[in-house]
Amino acid sequence: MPDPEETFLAEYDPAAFPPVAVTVDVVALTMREGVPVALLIRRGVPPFQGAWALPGGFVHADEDLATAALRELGEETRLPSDVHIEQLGGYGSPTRDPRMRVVSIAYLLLAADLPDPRPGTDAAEAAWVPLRELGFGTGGPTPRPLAFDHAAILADGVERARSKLEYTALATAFLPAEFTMAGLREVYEALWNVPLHAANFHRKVLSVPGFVVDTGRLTAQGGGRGGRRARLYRAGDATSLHPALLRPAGEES
Amino acid sequence: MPDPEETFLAEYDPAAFPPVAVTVDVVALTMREGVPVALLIRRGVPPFQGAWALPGGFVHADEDLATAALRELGEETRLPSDVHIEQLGGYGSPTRDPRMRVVSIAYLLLAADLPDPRPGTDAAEAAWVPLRELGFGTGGPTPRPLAFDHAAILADGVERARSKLEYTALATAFLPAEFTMAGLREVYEALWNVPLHAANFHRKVLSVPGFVVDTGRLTAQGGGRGGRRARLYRAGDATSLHPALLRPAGEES
DNA sequence: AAAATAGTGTCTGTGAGACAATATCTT
DNA sequence: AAGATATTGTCTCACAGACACTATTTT
Repeated sequence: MPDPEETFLAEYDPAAFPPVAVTVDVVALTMREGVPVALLIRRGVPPFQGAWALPGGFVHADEDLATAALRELGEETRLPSDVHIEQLGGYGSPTRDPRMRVVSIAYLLLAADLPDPRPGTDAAEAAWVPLRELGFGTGGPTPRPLAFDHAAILADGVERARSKLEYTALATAFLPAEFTMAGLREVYEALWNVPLHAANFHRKVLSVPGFVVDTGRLTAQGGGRGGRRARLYRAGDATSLHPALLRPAGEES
Repeated sequence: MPDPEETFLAEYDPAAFPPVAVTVDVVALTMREGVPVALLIRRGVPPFQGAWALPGGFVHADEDLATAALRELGEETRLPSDVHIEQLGGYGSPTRDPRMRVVSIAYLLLAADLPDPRPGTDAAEAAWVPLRELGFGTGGPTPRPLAFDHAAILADGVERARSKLEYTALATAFLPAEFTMAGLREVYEALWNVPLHAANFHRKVLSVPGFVVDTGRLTAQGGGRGGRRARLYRAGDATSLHPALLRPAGEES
């Protein structure tokens, strides 16, 4: 057995390991005009120049992974103070990047009302793209191909968001600080792609302790096409929902 | 804007990125003598020499991440053909490894009746350690500290397994091909650390389509302390459970 | 007034949990 | 026979979904 200290030094040599780079990629979702959208950029540099891709980039030295994800996304859009961010996982197929071995840690970010994006470094264009145009939701055009394995990462992110709506209070992350029951229901309907029974949804949400808190105030105006003024709620303390709001058993898309 | 090809070549240079290594770490869980156990190794080399840690190691060039996880675990124990493996996520705090920047992709592995482990490379010892001794479950001694951030990874793995028991057929991954209802219930009780009502559990499991399949045969002998012979089941086709088997609402540990 | 949206009441079917009872098995 | 385990029966409560109805606002 070699001297431990010697082994330590041998392992400390960075060149002893296969060259690999670590990146972060971000699935950023928000609601715009009632439809769920994802932030995509059009790549301005090879590889996949001209293709659409998730925002992301290389992790800096001594930088936390989640910090890197927020930094990269901040290059494309102005982030509000309260965003939800969680890790999706690591993507490390040896062939996912033609340049070299790149392991990417993907993050899911949810926020309300993000502004129009600006193209950051290496990006020719940046845009909020409705999920419907990306192959999620019913119908819609044939989804555009994405660079690298970003289509799989995006699919994982959307599915994560969809399933966490069931058992966590995550839906409020899509909404501004104060929202109506109809607004909350729209998030569920748009992401799950199913119509929900308004009356039952209303009662079910109120039955979950800590999901929403009644502000006591009402919207200034009724609906655009008539209708009663709606009560305003804000997010409650609960992070997990008991009982859960399960997706209807039937089919989706 | 520089020539695209030139940029491509510049980005292709591995030395342009901060040196970083990618490892895999494995939370391997199984049931031994009715108690859930995790595989730990005692490190034979610095850093953290002598400390207990999760099995794992550096990802080889051109090797898939999950493949690396199985290879590293195969150094410590003989893996059967049918194991469940899923990714837990990436762990990349800049300070998690004192040697250099190391991003680790953690995997959760579940299997039935794994044999006694053998210490692999760099390991002084390898052992199945009851989760109870690692701070999970009620009571138990003060858990031993683990190397790196492995305590957090282990906790994430255990919690993942616990919560996936609720809505997936994952519990069967802990059991041999044929098992009894009591064996299945033991998995739930041991991991959730709660007593379950045997009669209700029985009926609930059978009510979930595709969870288990009746083989028509019975155990050779009744229970060690008397009792009727139990029916043998095998895992069904279902991967997700409808309806789910929810954890009792009360407290656990 | 008519239409649209918000919110409440009520009924029914399903499933979870409690408890009881029956069926086998070992000692 | 006694005790232990397996399995089935039954009752009750909570909740999801369906439907009907009331309340309030815009056009």
